[in-house]
Amino acid sequence: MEASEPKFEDSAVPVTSTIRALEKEIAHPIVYQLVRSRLVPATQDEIMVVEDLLEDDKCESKLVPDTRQISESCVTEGYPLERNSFQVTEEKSNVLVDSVPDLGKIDAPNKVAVHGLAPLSELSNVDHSVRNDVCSHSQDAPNEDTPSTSAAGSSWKPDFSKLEGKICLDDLPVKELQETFKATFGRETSVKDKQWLKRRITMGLTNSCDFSCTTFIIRDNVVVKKGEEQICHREKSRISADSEDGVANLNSRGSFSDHDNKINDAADLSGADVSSSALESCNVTKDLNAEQITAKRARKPTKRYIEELSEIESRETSEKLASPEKIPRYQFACPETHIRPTKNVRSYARPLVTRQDSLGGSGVQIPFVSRIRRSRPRENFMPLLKLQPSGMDMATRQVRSAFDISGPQEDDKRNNDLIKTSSSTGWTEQPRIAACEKDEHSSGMKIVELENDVEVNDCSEDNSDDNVVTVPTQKGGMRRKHHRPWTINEVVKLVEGVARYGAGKWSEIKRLAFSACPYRTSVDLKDKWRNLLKASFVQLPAEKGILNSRKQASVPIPAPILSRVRELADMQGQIPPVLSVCKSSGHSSSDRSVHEARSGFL
DNA sequence: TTTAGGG
DNA sequence: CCCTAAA
Repeated sequence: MEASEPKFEDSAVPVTSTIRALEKEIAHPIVYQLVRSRLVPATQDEIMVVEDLLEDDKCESKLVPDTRQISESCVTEGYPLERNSFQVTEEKSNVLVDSVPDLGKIDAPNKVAVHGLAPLSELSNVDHSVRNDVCSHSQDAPNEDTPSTSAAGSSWKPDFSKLEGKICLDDLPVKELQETFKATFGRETSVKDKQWLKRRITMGLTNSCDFSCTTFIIRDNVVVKKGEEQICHREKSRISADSEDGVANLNSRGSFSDHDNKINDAADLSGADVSSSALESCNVTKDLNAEQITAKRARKPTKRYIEELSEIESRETSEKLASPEKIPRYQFACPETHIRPTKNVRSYARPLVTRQDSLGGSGVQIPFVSRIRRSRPRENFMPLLKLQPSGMDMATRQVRSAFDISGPQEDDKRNNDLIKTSSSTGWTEQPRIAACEKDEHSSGMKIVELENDVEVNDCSEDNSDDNVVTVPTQKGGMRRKHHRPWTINEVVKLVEGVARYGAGKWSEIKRLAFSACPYRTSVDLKDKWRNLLKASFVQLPAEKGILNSRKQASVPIPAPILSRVRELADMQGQIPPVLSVCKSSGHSSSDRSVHEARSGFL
């Protein structure tokens, strides 16, 4: 034990400049005091720094398996810590060491425990008065934990009233855990993972000054009351007195902030929020992967993971914001949680809009993730149409479309026109296809007319979707972020390509017909064909209604094309199983007539 | 690398 | 669209 103490000094973890700055800024020794600060999306670099930090620290933690040492070291320094009261078991130590202690140790020598990481660089935004307040409080009256609340007005407090008696986190159902989570962090969580919840709660409590004021201790995921000691009267009384309202209120707050905005303003963030959030951001990676493997830290799926989570969150958020106009922001109307309005509701909460993410509903601050719209921003057709005329007026274009079959670059635009503005130019393409088809039917020949197009036309889509087509992936690969809607033109090219080179020769088709379309890989072609095939056979029976039918959300593929697709499929023996089964159910070799008859039946 | 097929 | 097995 004693020997380990020097370690803190010796093995001082590589501290980032930001941390140094922090230390400098916060001269007062505070241990595990909650620092309110503003969280801002961290840059990738910052994240990396943190990760490395943790990583390094991790190694160190092995040298200091028992977190008690931290406390002791601190005590030795002459700063009694509330945390001393913690009876941390070896198992628990994992958790602790895994998270807060990492930071705690870093700062231990200075008796400054930082809860947040993200805020590091932004600490300048911390309300100094508040901080000082905090310091003084913690020095003479550690129990008095009213750091942020006062000034900020955000007065969330852990509702430990819920911890009366003992609680065995292991036994609690998810639901209960979520409740506990709520009580602990003052906000809702939608996380279902028990491990995660338990861990989070444990950490939350363990690191909470408030909790330390209580007589509870945590042992093996069990919160137990330990003897009678003086409690944080103020807190206790306040909470117990207005426990319910408090919770409700808090919930509303939590939900609010989680959904609408991850409060930008520091003043609105309760210390707990910050701490947990910060912690979260630190442990995000670890928590997820290896819940059990606490010892081993999987330093992985950060970006991707975060990204995915963000998406989920994003979804949730957007859902909740479904009717933003209807629900004034300041009404803590949360669809999913029945929050009864209370007198405590702060009506002055400002409607803040930030892009701060919350992780898994726990209100975690997510480093940074470019949240690009999944769905395309509505194409650029319109602007394109709007702009085009300048160079070539509609009339001209129409004429061209109509007559110049192989209009070099116009094909796509024509198609777009056709799609978007079902007006003027609309008919141009249709007839062509139809004609083509007819031609084919009668002569049994393949496309002749469109041949040029297929070869010549390029995918002038480029300009319609230059929008970050691909995004780097962890795996190093590039994955297409947005779906690139297939234009009629492309479909036609694909169909023609299949007709000419045969289905399966995606590579060929790609090279010959889609050389101008860098996106559209052979796989894409294949996929598209697969879809076309499906669509064609699905819609074939009702082919008539396709064109006439009500407009579909997604640009419907002209019946003629589907028709053709089916035909090609038929010719190339690509008849969908379902149909082929029925078709061939009768005879092994059914002739044309039979086939037609049967298909007609179907 | 290209295909084919599942997710 | 992504991923991957198989060719």
